Amino acid sequence: MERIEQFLESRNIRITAIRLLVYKFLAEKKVAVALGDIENAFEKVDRTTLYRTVKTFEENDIVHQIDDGTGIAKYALCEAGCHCDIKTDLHLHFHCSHCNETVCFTDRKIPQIKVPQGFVAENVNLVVKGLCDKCSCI
Amino acid sequence: MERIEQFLESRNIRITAIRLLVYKFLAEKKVAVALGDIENAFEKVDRTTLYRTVKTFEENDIVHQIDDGTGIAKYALCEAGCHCDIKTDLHLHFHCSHCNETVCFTDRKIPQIKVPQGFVAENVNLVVKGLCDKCSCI
DNA sequence: TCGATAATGCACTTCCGTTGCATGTGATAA
DNA sequence: TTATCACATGCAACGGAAGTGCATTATCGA
Repeated sequence: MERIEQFLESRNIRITAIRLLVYKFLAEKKVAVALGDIENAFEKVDRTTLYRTVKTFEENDIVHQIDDGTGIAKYALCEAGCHCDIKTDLHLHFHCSHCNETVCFTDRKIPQIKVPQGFVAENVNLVVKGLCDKCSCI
Repeated sequence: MERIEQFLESRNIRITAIRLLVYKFLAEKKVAVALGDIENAFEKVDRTTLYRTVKTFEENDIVHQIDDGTGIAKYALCEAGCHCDIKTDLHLHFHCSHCNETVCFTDRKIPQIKVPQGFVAENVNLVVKGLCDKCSCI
């Protein structure tokens, strides 16, 4: 827990109980979580607070937002050294249509995409949908 | 207009004035449109009717839905012969963060994606964000 | 300890997607 | 032609999620 405190302080984020708990929650989850998941985990805490907590994390490159096509934004902790930079930190996400979980494949980089003349690519989002390893063998 | 009628009839879709107009609207647009865009174009027509019109088109493989990461579903006419099949009809989309338009790059197929053992890929969504040809030279 | 600044909680709004139900319209069969 | 039926349309309303304004509370620094 102290490591988390140090980490947040290094990002100039004020330490609060909620922020520590939310960070811990995200760190323990292996998959990307929606705001609703966090709300369910902390029922006593106001929605808005959790919303703003995650937003603060996002603004400081602690989490990155994932659009997995469900229409609900999900969040996952960035890897160490991640600055959510377009060129280096892109990876693809996998959304399981059965259990509805979204995981990051941080080791699978997105292949270079060529766009037509005149277009400027700044960001790439690649989501593969299907069955995850847990659901595919059912 | 008669060609549109024939086309819709061939898909077993009953011809109505609204459906013809919506189809025409989609055909004239070079970019993917949101339901809100259609609503603005046909202010006299009820939201729900337009919603269900597009849904009917989607169910009959006349349009395909695009998730460009804005959180708002967009729609574009399928190409001739498109059945929105996972294996053959995938293409990438480009979302311009300046003019907010989304275009289909139907000629750019998505490269083969490898997923870890145990995962089953059924669908791929790839959206490139950046500046389109119109906005990049401003 | 005090004051400034930021975090939290509450109420509220907006937007989009979606559904239920009543009404209108167009095709079909008697 | 008329009766009937299926489907299209319009209206109202709901629900989820994102977002905002403001009052209150907590935290940090002087």
